[in-house]
Amino acid sequence: MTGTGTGSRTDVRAAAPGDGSLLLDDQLCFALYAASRAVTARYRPLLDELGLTYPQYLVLLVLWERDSISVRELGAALHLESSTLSPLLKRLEANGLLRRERRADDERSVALRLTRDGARLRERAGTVPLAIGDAMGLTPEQDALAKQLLRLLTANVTEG
Amino acid sequence: MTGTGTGSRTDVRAAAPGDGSLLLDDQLCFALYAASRAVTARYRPLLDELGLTYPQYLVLLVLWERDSISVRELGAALHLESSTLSPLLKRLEANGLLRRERRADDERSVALRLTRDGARLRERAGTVPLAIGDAMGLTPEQDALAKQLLRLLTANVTEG
DNA sequence: CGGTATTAAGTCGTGCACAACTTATTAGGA
DNA sequence: TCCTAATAAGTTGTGCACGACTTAATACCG
Repeated sequence: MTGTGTGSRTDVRAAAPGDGSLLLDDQLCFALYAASRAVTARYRPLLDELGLTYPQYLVLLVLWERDSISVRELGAALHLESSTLSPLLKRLEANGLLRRERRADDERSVALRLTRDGARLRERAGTVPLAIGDAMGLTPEQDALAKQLLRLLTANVTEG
Repeated sequence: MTGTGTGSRTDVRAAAPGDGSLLLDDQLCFALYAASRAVTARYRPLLDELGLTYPQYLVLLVLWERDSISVRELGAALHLESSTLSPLLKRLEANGLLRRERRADDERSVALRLTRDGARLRERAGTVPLAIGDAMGLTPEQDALAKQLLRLLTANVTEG
């Protein structure tokens, strides 16, 4: 009786994606939610040294790539609403990392321009992805696979 | 000159996990952050009908599995602090889904017990995982793989 | 037993995140 | 042209999420 007897069939707690399980640990959504918060927590001490929060860091990643974009374009890149970005951008401006100026050709739009300090922060941030990548501890293949699956998931869930 | 000339080597925007790229779309952390919010957004209309937020739904998933646990145990299951859970649990109590009672044998601890309404909500919630699983659109293999990778990532990032 | 350390829960302040709404500006059609 | 739609950004209210701290109760050690 090594199999603990009855129920070896029902002992299957494997997580079929489409089954109706209400067990927390069967849910991909929870694995996702927990992982996202865990990664953000890992960033926190590093970003504290730069005086940034995690969403602020993401904003700067975008602006370091292409400066002088609008709030709308930034929101499209990060999948965030203006109601989230407006106060966040005000804080970044108050901290002297960027300026917000109405565009002359379209007064509805606000252009975001890095200040010298904002641009310079890029160098200090250079070590952050390495440190995080290290902490994540995934192989290049696992990392690529995870990104691929997450993008597929996001695309599927966003449409319809 | 079909290769757009110079730079065909540097055109490799592939995302090595440990490279120092500061490009937003190379970052696993952003894929994770975006996916987590996208999935939560997909849950929202379904949970609205149950009068729940997503974190509240997660709390109920735990309580439907094992009722009468403490705030501490709940926090361990969800990886959440008491400073997050206390107000959330108050709202669930105000909505009549659970009761909080100090344990007689240890007055520091608070036991969470589902009310009849809280227990009954489980039936109405039964269709939620199916609907979400469907919207996610992953094969069983992809789903299992994603969960596996996310759990590995969480474990790696949480330690040390 | 007494006193200190530990633990459990909760409060407070800050910063997202988003829905619903407002304001201002531009676009486009009758 | 006017005038209605659509668009961009921002405001407001609610609910997380977490660090730092507080309060109360239990554990443990000399």
